[in-house]
Amino acid sequence: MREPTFLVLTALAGEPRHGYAVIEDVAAMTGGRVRLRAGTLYAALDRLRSDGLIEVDREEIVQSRLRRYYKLTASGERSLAAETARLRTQAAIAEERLRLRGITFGGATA
Amino acid sequence: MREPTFLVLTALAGEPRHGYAVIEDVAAMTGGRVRLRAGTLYAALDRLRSDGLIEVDREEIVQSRLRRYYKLTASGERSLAAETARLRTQAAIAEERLRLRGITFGGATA
DNA sequence: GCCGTATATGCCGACCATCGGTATATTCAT
DNA sequence: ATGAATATACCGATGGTCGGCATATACGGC
Repeated sequence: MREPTFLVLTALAGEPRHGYAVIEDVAAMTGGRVRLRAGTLYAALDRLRSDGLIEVDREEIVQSRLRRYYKLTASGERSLAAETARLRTQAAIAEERLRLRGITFGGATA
Repeated sequence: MREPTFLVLTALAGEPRHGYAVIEDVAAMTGGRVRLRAGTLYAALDRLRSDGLIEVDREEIVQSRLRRYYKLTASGERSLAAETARLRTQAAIAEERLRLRGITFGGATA
């Protein structure tokens, strides 16, 4: 799973969100580092939906604009949990090796 | 940075390794989940070298076979440290959100 | 009244890291 | 002698992401 995909799932793990809200949440989560392009986002949303990791929660019309809300499925929740565990483990291994080289880890920024 | 690239850097963070040893270390690190293909590895090695993140440490001939050892540069060390911090932070955010949904994290496997 | 920005979804072509297969060559086990 | 392991390297295909564009409404500043 690539980073943008992981971030989209993480955004939806918080609460059901519509596309634009996902872009904003991802930007907030990463301190502005990752600004998802519309192309990336909607392609990812379509792909995740056809893979059964997310599904449409509801649709709303706000100020005559459509808002399509997505939410994680049980399968998506499991995938995100597995991916998160993987990330943690890999980070821990790299961190340990860097520590042996004399690199110290303080606060981490996204 | 994609996962295979991160794993290659992590492998070299342990000690200078030649290509085949990187493949083995990555497989060991991930519990056999990631088995780097030759194409992926040598392309990554070339790319990381031209980006200045790794460099050739030494070359040896063992049983009439060439072994080209690579090692991290100072720049590669910094990149890996930054990437590791990023992974940690993102994993922590996802974990917290999953926890709020009632998902508990026990031991993590790579 | 007009322009730029923000909100909101969506399509499309290009890029490039990775994948999977192939080639080459030696050593070791069956 | 056949296959697996060791070891490096090239090549075409795949596919997720990037960047740009289109469409449409609302809001703030000038």
